[in-house]
Amino acid sequence: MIELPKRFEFKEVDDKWSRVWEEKNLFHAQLNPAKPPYTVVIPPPNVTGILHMGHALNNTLQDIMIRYKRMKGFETCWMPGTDHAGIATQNVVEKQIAKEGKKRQDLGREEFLKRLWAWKKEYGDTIIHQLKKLGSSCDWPRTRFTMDESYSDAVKHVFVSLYKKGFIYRGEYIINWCPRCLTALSDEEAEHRDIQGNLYHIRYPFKDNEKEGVVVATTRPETMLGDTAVAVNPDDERYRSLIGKTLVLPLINREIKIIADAFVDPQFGTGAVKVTPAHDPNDFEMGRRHNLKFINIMHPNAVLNKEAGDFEGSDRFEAREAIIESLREAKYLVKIEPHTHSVGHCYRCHTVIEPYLSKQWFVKMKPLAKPALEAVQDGRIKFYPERWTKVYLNWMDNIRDWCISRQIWWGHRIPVWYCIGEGASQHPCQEPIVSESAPDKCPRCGSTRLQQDEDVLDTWFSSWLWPFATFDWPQVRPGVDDQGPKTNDQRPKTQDQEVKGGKVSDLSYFYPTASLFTAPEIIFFWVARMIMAGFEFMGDIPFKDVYIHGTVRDAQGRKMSKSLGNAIDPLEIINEYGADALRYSLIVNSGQDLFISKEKFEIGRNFANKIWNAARLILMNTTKIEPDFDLAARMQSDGGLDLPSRWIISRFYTTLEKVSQAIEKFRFSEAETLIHEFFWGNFCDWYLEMIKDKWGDTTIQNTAFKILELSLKMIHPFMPFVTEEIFSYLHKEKGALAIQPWPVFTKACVDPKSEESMAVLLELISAIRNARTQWNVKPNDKIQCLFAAKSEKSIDLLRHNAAILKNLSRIGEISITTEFTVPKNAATGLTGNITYAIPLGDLIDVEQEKKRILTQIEEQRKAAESLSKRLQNPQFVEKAPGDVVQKERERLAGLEQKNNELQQAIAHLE
RNA sequence: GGGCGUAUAACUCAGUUGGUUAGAGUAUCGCCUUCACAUGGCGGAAGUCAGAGGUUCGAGUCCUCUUACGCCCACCA
Repeated sequence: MIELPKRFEFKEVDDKWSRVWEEKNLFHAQLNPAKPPYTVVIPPPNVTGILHMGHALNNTLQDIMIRYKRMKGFETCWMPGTDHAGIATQNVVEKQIAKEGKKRQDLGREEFLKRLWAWKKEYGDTIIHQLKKLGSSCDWPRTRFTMDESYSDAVKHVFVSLYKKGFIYRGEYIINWCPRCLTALSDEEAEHRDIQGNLYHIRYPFKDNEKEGVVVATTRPETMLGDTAVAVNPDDERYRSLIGKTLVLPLINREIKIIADAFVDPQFGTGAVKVTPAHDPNDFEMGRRHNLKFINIMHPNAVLNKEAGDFEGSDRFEAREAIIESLREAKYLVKIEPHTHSVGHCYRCHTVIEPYLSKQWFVKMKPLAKPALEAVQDGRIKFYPERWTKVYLNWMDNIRDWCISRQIWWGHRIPVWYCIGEGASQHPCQEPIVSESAPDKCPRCGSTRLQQDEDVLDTWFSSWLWPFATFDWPQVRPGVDDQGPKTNDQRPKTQDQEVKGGKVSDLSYFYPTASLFTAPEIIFFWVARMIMAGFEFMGDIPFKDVYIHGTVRDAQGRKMSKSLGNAIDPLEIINEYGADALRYSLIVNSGQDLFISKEKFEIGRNFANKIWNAARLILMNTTKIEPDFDLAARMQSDGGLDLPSRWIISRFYTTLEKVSQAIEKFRFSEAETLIHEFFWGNFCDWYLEMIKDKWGDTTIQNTAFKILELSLKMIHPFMPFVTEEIFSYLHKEKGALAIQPWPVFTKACVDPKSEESMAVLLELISAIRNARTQWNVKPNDKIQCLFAAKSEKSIDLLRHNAAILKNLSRIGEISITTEFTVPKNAATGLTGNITYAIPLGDLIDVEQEKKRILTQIEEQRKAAESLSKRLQNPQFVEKAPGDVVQKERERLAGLEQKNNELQQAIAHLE
């Protein structure tokens, strides 16, 4: 007998168990060749700030799977860690120092990076702390960061290796450039806003006919100074004959050709486009396709350079006015029409972004994509839900080269050096020196004056190595330092199996990982690239399953974000409702995108409290717990258990099996619904109610206790804290629930007959309860129950257990005599339908009751009519499967039976 | 513009290969606290499964179209 508090006090419990789990180091995976591994790598949260609801969802999903697999007997390794998130983190720190009135240039590279590392320390630690509060059972000693020294080695190694293979090259590229901040911006940093601008129509004259020409339309007329072609759609009848003709660029008098390119939309503007390869991303692509000249007309500060002729020295917007004026005077300006279009602005200073030509590093993606594409096509890697496969394949089919250089300071510095020694510009020293470690001198001219590339690598260029760089690749290389990566069945089975290098490495043991849990928006950025890296560097898939979860939104459907102010902080929920409540509520809502408001977390809080109180009831009433109480044995011995006990045991195992399957199929919300239905709807609402006055029976005690224990195991992956706490009261000696084995599905404990009979009985009880409130049945009134059951066996069971009804006085508050009427041909009876036929006692409202029954009769009649119609249809009988037809026949018979009963009832009322 | 998705009770959503009278939670409305839990119990009401066609003996489920909404990618010369 143990007394527990009335409510689940989650605050102390949450803290206690996250501490205990960590102290006991329960989640640290050992290299254990006797066990199959199950590995998950965390999508490393950005160290930009604290965790949001999306993280809470993402990590809860992973934790459910990991805890489940751990209990299932796998050697589970959930690799935690954080991502340096180059641009994003640099931005937050730049904002921070901006408050001190400084720019990063004021601090200098070294000092600025110190600030970033300080930031990383603070927020990285906070993130890990938050993960622990959430209950995440990560392998904490393995925690990694994408800029750890060994991880950086992996990044450099990869760069050099790809460069040597010819997969990395340096090329020209159009980037977003802020002429005020003098820095490149990523696409994400370019804020696009609709601007009321103008569309300027300008005539470019033919070389051989100054009077005629082609009219082009542009929003940025100043860029015309850099035009090197005019493009039209090859199928455009208006221009087809002009393709290949030469035009003269006004003001500059450069001769340019008319080219044909499918990119041009004949519907837009005049259908002819001026092509400025150095100042527009599309024109850049066209320029490449058609081998056009790239003429840069601006200085980095957007002041026109010498290519601009007379306009040299003026700012881009002044130049626009001046150029329009000149064109107008020279009669080349045809018209100006207002035009709204989207223009990128610098997210910091809101200056209009200039597309600017610059040198960047690229990865050739086509050769890397091939095996990654095939792996998904042939099912070696599966997406859940499956539809994301299409999204992935669609992108991989249209993959483009990856620009990996970034003009920022926070990140992995590009491992490339340039010789700036004497005469470097003249001789081949211009070739970059690509090396994992800093070279002492130029290998070509011997000069020691070398300079490292200023840029850093894209964040994803480190994240794409996450599944194996976290396991110390390339210090440990598969097949070189050990036996190499193994598929599950090839992995060494025993500890002392001889392998090359003397031992099995973590990398070989844990790689490939099992599943990846992530958000849809990074399928391209991250998932696809990890698959490519997996094949390129490990020769194998990085994971087998990819589970894509929904986006967390607020009640209005907006993405949760700090700037919108609609974000709900997971920690706030944990403090107010508990971590279990947060976890449960998030997952139960997680079918697709989640629409979250605070009240939704009450579901989880209430459920945790319900579990707590069920345990409280059981612990208050159990006195003689038999450690060897064996449910399966009891189920098999006849008469060992009463119907409700048989039923609840069977319900548990049925649910267990469904829950296991749901988890395996990544159907987490379904698993929670099943658990809720079983534990609350079956166990608490019925079983515990029924046995309330039978605690003296030790078999009942032990059954309730055992079902509670089993349920705790089943619920643990979803709600680890409350289950762990209760388990510690149940079994002091067994240790943490987190490492208990998952209940074994026992067929002997599944008893469909009992479930069937109980379903009938439950309806019967409901009917009696109903009768009590509706008809004011008095104690000792006699109620006759007419019902039909599927088989004689279940009828026997019912009759045998009819006594239960008498013991339900708490519910019915009446003493009940039951009379069962069994239909002559039981096989044609209807399972699970009960009708109370002869209520005795005073009716509250005869008319109302009559109406109710008449409505029922009408409904029944309609149903029976359509059913008999269907059964009379020869095509149905012929084509439908036999069991369907049989079922329908039984249904009809049941309906008729029920109809009779209702008729009787109404007759009785009159 | 390309790709993907969603539409089921007042709200949030289940509904797995087509086959009982379409389910749950919340909210609402009754009735109920000595007896684990009011973060609770019992019961009621609440649905033209977005609309229109089609396939089928049979459609919430499959196909086509329409409407509305959402996401991702590209683009706005």
